[in-house]
Amino acid sequence: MLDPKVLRADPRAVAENLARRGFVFDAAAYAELEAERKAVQSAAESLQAQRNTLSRRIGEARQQGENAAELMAQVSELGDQLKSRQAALASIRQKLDAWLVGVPNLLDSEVPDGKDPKDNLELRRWGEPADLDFEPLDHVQLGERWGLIDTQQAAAMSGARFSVLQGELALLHRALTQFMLDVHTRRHGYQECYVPYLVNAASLEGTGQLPKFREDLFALDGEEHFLIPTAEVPLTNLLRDTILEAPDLPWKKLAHTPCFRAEAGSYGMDTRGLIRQHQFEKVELVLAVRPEESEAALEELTLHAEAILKELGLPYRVVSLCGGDMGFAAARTYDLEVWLPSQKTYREISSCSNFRDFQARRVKARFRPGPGEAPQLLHTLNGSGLAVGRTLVAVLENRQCEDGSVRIPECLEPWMDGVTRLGAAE
RNA sequence: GGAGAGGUGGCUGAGUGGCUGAAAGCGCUCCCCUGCUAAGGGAGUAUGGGCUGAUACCCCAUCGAGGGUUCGAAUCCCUCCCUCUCCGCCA
Repeated sequence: MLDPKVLRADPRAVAENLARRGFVFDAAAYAELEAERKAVQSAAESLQAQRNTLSRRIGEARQQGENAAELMAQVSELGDQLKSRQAALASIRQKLDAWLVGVPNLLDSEVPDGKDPKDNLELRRWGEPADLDFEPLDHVQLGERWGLIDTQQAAAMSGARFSVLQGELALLHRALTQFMLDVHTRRHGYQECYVPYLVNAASLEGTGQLPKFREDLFALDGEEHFLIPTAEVPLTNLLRDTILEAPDLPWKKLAHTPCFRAEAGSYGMDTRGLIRQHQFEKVELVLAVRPEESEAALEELTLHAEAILKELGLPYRVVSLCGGDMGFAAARTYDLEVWLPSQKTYREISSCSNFRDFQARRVKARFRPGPGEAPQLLHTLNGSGLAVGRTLVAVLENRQCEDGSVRIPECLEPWMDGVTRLGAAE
């Protein structure tokens, strides 16, 4: 949620900023509604103040045994006026709130202009795509070659966009997860959390998935609960209504969870393989920092995610998302894109964002700068470190050999039970 | 799922209709005293909103949430949520 004070102070600047992401903000209409709110609120509050004083006097008069009938008559008159003002105020408030929760975050000034992914700005590349002297297979072909991936059975039991992994492939999937968890907890200082996979609507509002992106979610028992689309939701909601003390910062948490996405509106996109599934695993990093530290924290967070790709020896690039491609709650986002030989292109494998105080305001996540000082909103950030399914795809495709076997990255050795090459047994 | 108890400030915990935004204690901050340590004394210490040049006053709201009764509600009534205890069930 945007700071209402900023909105009031300079609605036109807000409108200009939001226009960069293709969002139309009607500053004039907002200002009008806001002015109305102010007038009605002042009127209502002064009536309340009158009622309070008179009521107090009634109490005093009674205690002294005086007759308070006249005072009571006065307050009764106020009552009706008050009720109508309060009702008016409530309805304006509701309108304003409904509006406000639908307004995306302001973009950082560094966010590149642009409408779609083509306009994203490449910041850097790491690693060289292998120069293969054979035609690479894609990950589905590789998996099927060894009988370790089964999309038919998955489709039969669940439908499209699900998959079954078996044997060494399932082991590799688990090894990747363990590897990521260990690197981030031991080397990067995140605390691991086990969190609910079902959350309520309020939690999703806190992080910005609701109310606008309902169609991307899976709902259960009549919208009482939703399957989490990312661990960002439960992790960020750990901060709800809390005030962290200065020594608790930076606050760094991590969780490995399944993620569930309805993928509405992606018909026909990435229908093959593991790239776009209704269910996938992800190791998610979330941090909360002092406002002045969030820019640096985004750089660091991105490096944490990059570290995984480097260790796995997967070529990638970092892009800064342009205004039109940015998510609803983010002020700035860096995507990590890994090289996929079969597609001869870089594909998103991680997304690292600075939300500034946008989420913090919604979940009331604050910190106390010093003892006795007033609490301030935190800045929150999160990034995938990484999406496990897509990492699996990248490992398969980038480390394949001509015979279709796949060299397992050395860093995964502790979890691979002696398997160094997928398909070597044949 | 059944029965019961309960949800008050950073914490513990008073408070059954009016001067209680909330006693007391703890914690925390500042000051004083004490030649160290320990102890002692004093003051302060919720959040959001309105107003404002103001993080000063003043005003409004908030004692799990939402409704209601009343001139007036932390206190009474209704609905919901959550927590705890016992029983049942269960990985």
